[in-house]
Amino acid sequence: MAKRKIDIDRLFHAVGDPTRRAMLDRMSQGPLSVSALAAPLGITLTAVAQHLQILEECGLAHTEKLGRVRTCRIESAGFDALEQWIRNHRTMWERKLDRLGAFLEEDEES
Amino acid sequence: MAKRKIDIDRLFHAVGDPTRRAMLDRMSQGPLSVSALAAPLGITLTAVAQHLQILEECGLAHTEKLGRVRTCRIESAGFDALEQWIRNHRTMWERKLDRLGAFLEEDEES
DNA sequence: AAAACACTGAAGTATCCACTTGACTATTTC
DNA sequence: GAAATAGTCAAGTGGATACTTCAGTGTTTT
Repeated sequence: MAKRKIDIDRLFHAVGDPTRRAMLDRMSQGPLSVSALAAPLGITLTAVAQHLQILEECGLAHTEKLGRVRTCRIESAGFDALEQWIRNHRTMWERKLDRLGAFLEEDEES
Repeated sequence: MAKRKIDIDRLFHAVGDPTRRAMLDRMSQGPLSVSALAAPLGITLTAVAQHLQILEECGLAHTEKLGRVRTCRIESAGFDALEQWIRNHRTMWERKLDRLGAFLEEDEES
């Protein structure tokens, strides 16, 4: 339970950063090397590597090193968890609205 | 276009904070006053008010002051935009996977 | 009218985190 | 084997931001 909370915490923090979202953007077009990923971002390789680690830690990306080049691709697990959270909150809230609606209708009838 | 980007930026930044997510949690159970919202968080009223402003600015919450009490409720717009972003990225990525699958199948046949 | 209540605003602090530099390792290419 | 390439590690810096305090405003209650 505590672990799950830490995960969702990391996840939202991860997508909260515009640079990391830009990286996800590019990765969703297909796998890339770290340098290719860094090229259009205007920041150092080191910075990109740091972002990558964050994305990996919360299941938004997966990387693999082969020879001297590390290939980066997007991963579904993180996106699943994000969508789940949003869905949960929306449905909770909509259910409440439905109940309110029902209550108001009842009220009108009486 | 620039405006939309700023919005999604603010949105993800907003839900990136655990305190704000806790606030959304409680609000999704029904409308609350600022003090009621603050009570279980162990932070000052001021801090909660600051978080509220952020949530309002990106369409995740809506507040209204009546007399001396401000009532806070969750709002759908923000959640819609978040889900949209996730959906877009997932589908982009899945399409790519499909194409890869098709390519691999072709390759096997030849 | 006084006291209690529910916030609001301005200003400061302290922590976090994105990013840098510079030195290093491991793999290719020539 | 020297040079170029692709990435890694450790440590430091600057700026953002979550939070605080404290002094106010407007609204109920008594």
